[in-house]
Amino acid sequence: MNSLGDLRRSHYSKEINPDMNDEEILVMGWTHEIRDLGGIIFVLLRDRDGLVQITAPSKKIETDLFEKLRKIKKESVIAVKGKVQGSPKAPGGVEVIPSQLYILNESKQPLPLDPTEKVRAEIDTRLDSRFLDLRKPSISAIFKIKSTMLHSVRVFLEKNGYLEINTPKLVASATEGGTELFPITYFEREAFLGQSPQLYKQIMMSSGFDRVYEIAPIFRAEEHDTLRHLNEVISIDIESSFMDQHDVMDVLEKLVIQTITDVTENCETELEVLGRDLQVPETPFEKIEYDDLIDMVNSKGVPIEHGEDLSRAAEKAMGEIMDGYYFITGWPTEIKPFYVLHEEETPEKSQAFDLMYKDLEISSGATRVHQHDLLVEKIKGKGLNPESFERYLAAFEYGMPPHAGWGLGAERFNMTLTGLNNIRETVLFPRDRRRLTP
RNA sequence: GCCCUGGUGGUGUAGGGGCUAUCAUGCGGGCCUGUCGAGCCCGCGACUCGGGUUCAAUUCCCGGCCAGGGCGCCA
Repeated sequence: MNSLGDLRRSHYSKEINPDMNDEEILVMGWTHEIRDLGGIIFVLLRDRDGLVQITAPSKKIETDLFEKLRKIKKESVIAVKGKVQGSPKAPGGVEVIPSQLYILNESKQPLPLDPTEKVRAEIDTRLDSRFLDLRKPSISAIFKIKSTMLHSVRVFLEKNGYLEINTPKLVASATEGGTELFPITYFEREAFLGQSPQLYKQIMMSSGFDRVYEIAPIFRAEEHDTLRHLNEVISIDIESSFMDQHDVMDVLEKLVIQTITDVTENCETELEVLGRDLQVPETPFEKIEYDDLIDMVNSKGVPIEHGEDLSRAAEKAMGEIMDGYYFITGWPTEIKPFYVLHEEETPEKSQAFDLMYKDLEISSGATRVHQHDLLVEKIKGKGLNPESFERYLAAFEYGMPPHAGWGLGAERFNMTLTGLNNIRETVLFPRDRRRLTP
């Protein structure tokens, strides 16, 4: 069939129930499985929300239709018109007796992987044929949860006075330091893909927007090859004026709780498909001082010295000690970026924090430096050139309020909700060291 | 980038210096009126690439590419 014509879906699979007995309906979707028993054919039609059984007893339907049904290829797109029949023998207690079958698009055979999941496929195979992989209920569940998660985050932040903003991903400068950037050609100049909206959301504080958030991709050109890193991820970023680290930690904690609550309430089926028993954690989240963390990690037999960032071994040691979400506070100023404010009394200690889930860092944030001269000094202290930050620094010379903020990795947050251990699972089309397609 | 392991039908696997290369799933055909991982019968389909050793390499050795795991890198 080249065109849909008048055909329109009347119901999704999950909307069909035994109370609709004898009702004429039209379902659309993919042929998940066909079981041809000779005198009766069962076709499992799958749509976004699940499966519905099309039952065709030879005696009850026309021969042409019967023959057409037995020849459908798996994963073809079909529309079926028929009558609902409640039946205790049918899965879900309900089935459809077909009167019309429309093959909207036939699928090639054999399939590059098995959407019924009788034979598992490796992630590499799955990502190559991601469109098919995503037809599996256990895979689409991840993205339904991600959708709910992002919606929940937006609703929460809007309710708390945050305005959604968009900042450029094409940036001029590679001078923020730290991570490697992807260079690109910008007409006659070199430019880069943004590693973080950090400097822009701070400029917005000087603009008087008070509270802003952005949910957008960030790019990191690191050659990392782990289950927790990708080269393109979605960052959930906030920045808040007239707040310090404690205030924004509180926002973050409430956001995490609200999101988990929403996911447990709205994604029951998806969590079940994933075998995930998600519980709303108790609050407040434990706060561990960096100084104490050093002792905790050392006590596990993992060497770490004061002033060091956490090695993977150190993170794992913490993962063994801690269960669920917790903050790490009081990081050494030395290992934090220039825009992080230090404690007044003890300048070697910063007002920066990380939010961890077991052994996984999911967010980091801080009270920011809001005084121009101090910021210049800090930039110099990191061996960077203040001249490259001219436009950023200008925002600090004409009334920059004290402010704080954080960035939360959307995929890593999703991993904590779904219980997945490979970040690739949480991105539709992941970008890693080797993969640039599809 | 480093270390370890691996690459066998479309998919997931077993195996292994010479024999028709194992199994499951799938695909094609046939039988079957209640399947729900349907069942039964017949058939189809594979040793990552390059070089080396050898009478003989899918198997052993070296290298490439790719993958899995671990680490590093990741303001």
